[in-house]
Amino acid sequence: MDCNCVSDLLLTPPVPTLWTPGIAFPDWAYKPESSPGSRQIQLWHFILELLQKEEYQGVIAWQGDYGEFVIKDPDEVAKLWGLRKCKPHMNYDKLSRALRYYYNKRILHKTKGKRFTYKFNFSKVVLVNYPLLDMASSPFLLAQNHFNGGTATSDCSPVTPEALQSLFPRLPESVRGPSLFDRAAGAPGPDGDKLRLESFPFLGSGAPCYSKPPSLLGPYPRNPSFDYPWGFNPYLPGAFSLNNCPKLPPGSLYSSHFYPNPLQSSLSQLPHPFSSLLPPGDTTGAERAQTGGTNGSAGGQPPRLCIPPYPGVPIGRTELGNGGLSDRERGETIPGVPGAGGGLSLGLGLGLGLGGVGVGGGGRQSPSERRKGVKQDPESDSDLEITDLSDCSSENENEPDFSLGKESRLGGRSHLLDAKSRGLGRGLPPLSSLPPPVSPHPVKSLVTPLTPPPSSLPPALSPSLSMVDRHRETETLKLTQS
DNA sequence: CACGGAAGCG
DNA sequence: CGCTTCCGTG
Repeated sequence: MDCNCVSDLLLTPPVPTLWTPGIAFPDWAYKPESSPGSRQIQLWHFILELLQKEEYQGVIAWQGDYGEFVIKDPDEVAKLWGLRKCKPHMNYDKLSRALRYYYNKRILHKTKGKRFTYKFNFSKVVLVNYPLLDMASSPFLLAQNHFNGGTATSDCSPVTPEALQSLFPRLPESVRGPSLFDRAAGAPGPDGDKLRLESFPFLGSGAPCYSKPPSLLGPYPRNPSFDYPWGFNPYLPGAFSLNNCPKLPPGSLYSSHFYPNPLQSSLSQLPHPFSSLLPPGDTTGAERAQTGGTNGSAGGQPPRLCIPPYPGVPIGRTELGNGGLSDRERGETIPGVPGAGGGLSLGLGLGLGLGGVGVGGGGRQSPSERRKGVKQDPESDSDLEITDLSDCSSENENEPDFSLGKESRLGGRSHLLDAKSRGLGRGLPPLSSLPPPVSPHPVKSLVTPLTPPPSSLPPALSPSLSMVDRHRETETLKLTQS
C-alpha cells in the first residue's frame, strides 16, 4: 500500500477544533509550505503537536520544567511518528536519533537523568522575536543563552543563528546584522524572510517591526496569523514567567517584552540603556498599560491554560509585579550576567529553558519524578548538567514489527481521537490561556490580546508600530509613572 | 538508555 | 537539509 500514513491524525484539519482560534499553530507548523502532502512535518513540530493534544497525554506529555516533556510511551510515539512519515520501521531508537539530531541544533536537549525526557529550547524562537537585539553583541542574549554558555563547547556563536535558521529557515539573517536602530531607520531588509516572524506574533511585540521596516510590515500580512499560537508561548517568557519564573527583578520588564506590548517590549528588549529607562515599577506600569487595553481576564484568573501542568511550580513565587528577585534566583537566571538577569533573563532565559525554575530543588517535581539520584537543579535544562543517572530501565519496548493496526497500551487510540474536540487542556498555553498561576499577572494581561481572533490584533501588538514610536510610548509611560 | 558517527535517501 | 538507518560505545 502506498503508505496510508495516518498522518492526518495530527495534520491540519482539526486545528480549529483543538485550538482556540488564534492560538493554534500557524499553518506552516502543520504543513510546511512546501509540502502539500504535508509529509514534511518536522519532528519537533510533530512532538509539539502531540504534546498539545490531550489524546496523547498517555504517550507524551509535558512534565517537569518548562519545555520539558516526557515520552511516556516511546514505542507509541515512534509509531505515530512513523505513521506520519510513512516510515513503518520507525522505532524509538531511530526516533531518538532524530531527537538527538536536534541537540546540535539546539532545538531540544536531553534532560539528563530522566528517561525519555527531553526539553525544548526555545531560544531560537525567542531570537526570532528579538531581531532588534544585535544578537552577536547583545550581552543579554549571550547571557541568556546560557545554553551556549554551558554547552558552549564547539559552538562559538552565542545564539547560533544557524540554529535559528534551522528552525525558521526563512528568518532573515539580518536578524543578527544591523542593529535595531539601523533597522528601525527603515533599512530595507530582505523581505521574504519575514514571513516567519509573522508566525510568531507572540514573540513579537516589536520584533517584526525591526525585521522589516514598519511601513512594510503592515498588519501581519500573510496570515492572520495571529493565529500563531504556538504553544510555544508557554515557553516564551510570558508563559514561563507565569509559571516558573523567578521573580522578576525590579524594573525589569519581564514578560512584557515577550508579549506584544509595544511599550515595554521595545525597551525591554533593548539592553541596558533602554531597559534602564524603565522605572523600577515598570513591570507594574507595563501591566497596567496592558491591562487597560485588554479585557477581562486581567483581573481574575484567566481560563486555565493549556499549559501542561508544571509540577513543581510553586505558585507563590510567581508574582511578577512585586518582588524582586532573590539573589539566588537572579544568579540562576543568568549565570554570569547578573545585569542582564533582569528583563531578558526572564524572558529570554525562560525561553531558553533557563531553568529558571530554578528555585531549586525546592519541591518542584513530584517525588516520583525526582527519583533517586536524579539531580534536579535549575540548570537541569542545560547541557551543563552532567548528572547522568540513567538507571537501568526495566522496560524496553522495542517493537520488532510495526503494524499500523496495532494498538498499544494506550488503551487504544480510539479514545484518543474522540477527545479531539478539546485539545486545549494541554498543549502549550496559548497566550490567551496562559495560566495565571496565582494572582493577576502582568503577563496575563499581555497575553490577553491574543484571545481575540487572529486578525484583530490589538494595536499594541501591531508590528507596524515603529520602534521609535514605541520608544516614545515607553518614555511617555515612564514619565507618567514618575 | 543515551550518544554520536557515518552513510544513505528524498 | 532533515531525517532514517545502522551501529559501536559507554
